[in-house]
This record gives sequence, C-alpha cells and structure tokens, in this order.
Amino acid sequence: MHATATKTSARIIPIEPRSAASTTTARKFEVKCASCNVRELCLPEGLTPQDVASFEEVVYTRKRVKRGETLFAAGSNFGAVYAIRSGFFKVSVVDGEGREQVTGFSMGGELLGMDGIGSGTYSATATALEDAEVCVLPFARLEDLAASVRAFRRSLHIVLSREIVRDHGVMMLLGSMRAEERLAAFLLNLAKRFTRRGYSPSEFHLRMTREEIGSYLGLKLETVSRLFSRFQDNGLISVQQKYVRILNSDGLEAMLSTVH
Amino acid sequence: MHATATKTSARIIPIEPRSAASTTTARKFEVKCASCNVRELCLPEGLTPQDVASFEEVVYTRKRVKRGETLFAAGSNFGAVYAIRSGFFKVSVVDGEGREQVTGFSMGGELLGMDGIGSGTYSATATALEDAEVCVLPFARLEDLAASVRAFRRSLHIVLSREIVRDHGVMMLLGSMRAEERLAAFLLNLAKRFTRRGYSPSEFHLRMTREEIGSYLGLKLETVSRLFSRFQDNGLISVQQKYVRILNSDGLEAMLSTVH
DNA sequence: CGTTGCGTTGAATAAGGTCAAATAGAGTGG
DNA sequence: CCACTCTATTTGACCTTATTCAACGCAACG
Repeated sequence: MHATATKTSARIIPIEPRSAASTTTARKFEVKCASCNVRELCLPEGLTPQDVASFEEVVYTRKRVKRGETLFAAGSNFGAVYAIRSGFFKVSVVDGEGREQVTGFSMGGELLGMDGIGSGTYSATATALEDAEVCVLPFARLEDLAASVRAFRRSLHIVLSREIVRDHGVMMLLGSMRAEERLAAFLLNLAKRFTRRGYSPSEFHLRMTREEIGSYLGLKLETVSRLFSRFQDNGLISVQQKYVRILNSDGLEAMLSTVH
Repeated sequence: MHATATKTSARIIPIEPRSAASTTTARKFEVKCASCNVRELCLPEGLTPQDVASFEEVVYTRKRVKRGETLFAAGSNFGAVYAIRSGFFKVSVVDGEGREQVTGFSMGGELLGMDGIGSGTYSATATALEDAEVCVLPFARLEDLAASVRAFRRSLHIVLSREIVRDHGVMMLLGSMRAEERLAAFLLNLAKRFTRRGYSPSEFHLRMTREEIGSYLGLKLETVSRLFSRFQDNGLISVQQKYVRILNSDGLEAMLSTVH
C-alpha cells in the first residue's frame, strides 16, 4: 500500500556530466523509473512497459540540490517541472514588499515547478531543506508525451488539478482555523505523508525552522514554538528542537473537530 | 487592450432543450465563440478559424444558473469545466467540521471546476451570486482536443497553472497580510478584473455578502464591515451596502506597501 | 407593514503578535 | 577535540488586533 522505506540510491549511473549553474550539479543518468523507490507516487498506474520507456526518455536528467540551495527561483525562466526522488523542499513566494510566504513543503514523489507553466517564469522558489535529488522533466517534452499517450495526458492533468485542491486545503487552514488547529493539521499531514513513504507515522525530523512553519501556517515563529510546548504539556506530542514524536494522534485529530 | 463592455447576450440561439437537474436550465445552443464578448479571456490567441471551430464543438452546451443556485457542488461527479460567459460566482470548500472557506470569486471569461479533474469529483462548490450563463466544456472532450491541437494543449496547461499561481497569491494574502491590507488587496483585485472586462475601474457592485468576503479574506464579517467604514472615513472609498466606489486607488495601493 | 436577512457599530475579551532575554545546538576554524 | 560564533528555539511580559457578543438600523419582499 505504500512505497518501501529502502533509502538506496543505487541504479544512479552518471553518464554525461553537464556544467550547471552555481554549486548545483546536473547530470545525465541512466534513468530507471521502474526501480525508483518513489515510482508509485510519481507514475500513474496501469502503464505498459513501453509507456514507462517513453517516460524515461522525458526524464533524461537528474539533478542534485544541496541543502540550502534553490532548485529554481521565482522569476527565473521556466523550462521543466521536477519530480523529487529524495530530499525535502520548501516552496515559497515573495510579494512586492518582500514578504515571504511559504506555500508548501514537498517530499519524495511530489512534483515541483508547475506554477511556472502559465507565465513561462517560475512564480515561486523551491529551496532544498536537505540534500535532495530530483528528476528533471523538461516541460515541452512532457507536454508532447501528454499529447501522444493518453495515460500521461490524464496523469498530468490530475497532478495539476490535485495541486489546486491541495492549495484550497491550505486556504481553508489559513482562513478558517485557529492557531492550534493549524499546527495539529500540519503535523498530521506530515505524518500521513511520511507514513505513505514508509517512514514512521509517529516520529520524524522536521526539516524546516519554526519560522518556516510559521510562514506556512500564517503564524509567527514564537507562536509556533509556544504551540509545540503546549502540545507537549498536553501529552499530544514530544518535541525536542526539530525532532517530533506524536504521542496522541487521536488527540490531534480531535483538535480539528473542536467546536471552538 | 480589454474586452468591450457591451453586455449583449445576443447570438444565443436555443436549439435543443434538455431536461436538467432541479431549477437549473441546460440547453444546447449554437455556440459562436468568435462573437462571444469574453473570447479574449477564454480562448488563446493565434488560433486558426479551424481551431476555433474545433473548440466550438467541445463547447456544445450552455447552461444558465440563477442567483443562489450551484453550478456544481463539492462531492458531485466531475464531468466538465465551465467557462463563465456572464454572471458572478463564489467558489468554496467545506471541511469535515462544516467550516466553509470561500476560495475565490469568479467572473466572465474565467474557468470553473478544474479542481474536479484529479479526483473525478468536484472538491469545491460553485454558487452563482447573480444570474449567470456558462459554457459547458466536457472535460473528456477538452482533453482530446488538447491532445490533437497544440495551442489548446498549451492553453489548458496554462489555465491550470495560473490557477495554482492565483492560489499562491491568496495564501500570501491569508498568511502574511493584516486585515486592512487584505481588504485593500481584495478591492484592487476586483477593480482590476472589472476594468479588464470593460466596467468602471472605480465603482462597482459587490455581489457577495460581508460574510463571504470575510470567509475569503480569513476575517469575520464584522471586521470586514468595520474596515469598509474605516476606509470610507479615511476617504479611500465610499461604501453604501454593496455599492463601492474607489476614491483613492493609490491610497489603497499604498496600504499594501506599508511597513507595518 | 411585519418579517427576515444583511450590515453597522459599540464594548469587552481573547488570540496572537511584539519585544526582549536566556538557552541550546550546530557548524567552524584553530 | 575544543572554543567560539551564529542561528534557532524557548519563554516571559506586555500590547495590538481581530473576534465575540449584543444591539440596532436598513432595505427588500411577501
């Protein structure tokens, strides 16, 4: 029901090194989606081996992004979307006044960069919060593939649509929930996504700072910190810096249904 | 630079009446995108007349939605996206606890229902805030058209992507702005969109209630009401119920750049 | 005209934010 | 490996903003 937790990074065979911008490394690898440990999350089901082969031609490049580096920056030219193989990203937008708003956190098997399709320029910045590796999907090729293979066409549209639905969920969170509900929802969401990837559903390492969590949740970092402490006092979780253990998942769920 | 303001509803020739759910009327019309007054907003540029003809085959139906009725409801089966010909909608999602969050307001030339692609079920509800008329675009057909005509393929992806970018903007609004900034941004956004449609940039009729504005902006209705009053006291706008006139657009803009 | 929903306004309150200080870690260079 | 720095986190005290509760006015409509 979920991907194996194996963190192997085997099967990655550099073939044609390419010079890349700044400290980020881009390489051509022999891509084997079939053996990728996030394939269930990345590829639609029911593809013929031939379909997968077509897809592998689109995913002709991998890219490593080190912690702290950006995969793409708002305003830069859009050329590709990225499938996360490993690692963890924050995605954020900055407005005219320099305010940063974190719009999401992304992990293995998720797609990044779809915001750039519309304007030809990325509207958000994706920053690696830990060393990461992504598959580069040049969008023009992806679009061509979508034109010729129905399954990929469907899949592409589904992915784009899901992103819209996800965003609506965040709006709900920001617009209608109180601070503690937001944090509870955030933790449960993370736990769910980690679980799906084969990690522990009850304990994990936060890759982002309190400030980044706060930005995402529309709260100040001090508020986030206080909430963590309160949750801990209430026996819902235990926190030590970035290490979080969920002690009472039902209790967190219950916070979401509280008649405040 | 913008569509004509002509509010003609001519060229709409009912051909084959169809029975429709509840009080909503669905009819087959002879569709003429070429003469539609929101065509600049709805169709990509640089299409051949033949492309437009293909598109008109997809848009084979129009639908009228009366004020207060829903075009589609969250949870109902997804079958089509809708292009708004005229009228005004609110789009909202409801969570498990029954909380409603308005995720957007849509007007002529905009597309609705793309949230349904991913799951086969609409995730949001679109409610007409004034009598409206929409073009029904059965998604399966649209997808086929996208497969065969490059311009539509691009266009579809652009529309989906723009929706994501728009949503990021709303997140910024909800997550990083203070109440008065939110309302200022909201009014300026409405003004811009009305302007683009040929209406007055400085005065308009709000179709939604204070509560709906509040839901969208993450504020309580009383707060919205107070802000309207304050903006009026400060000479930024004049409000009388749903009628709003912007007196000092620059002043509103300035609120967004305030170093609070 | 009474009803009903929507909008406005006031007063009190609570939720978060701001400012400030102390602490804890992580990373770095010697 | 240790000392030093720098950043992230926690916590307290206080303050501001927006919410809550409540009353009242207005306009549309049967």
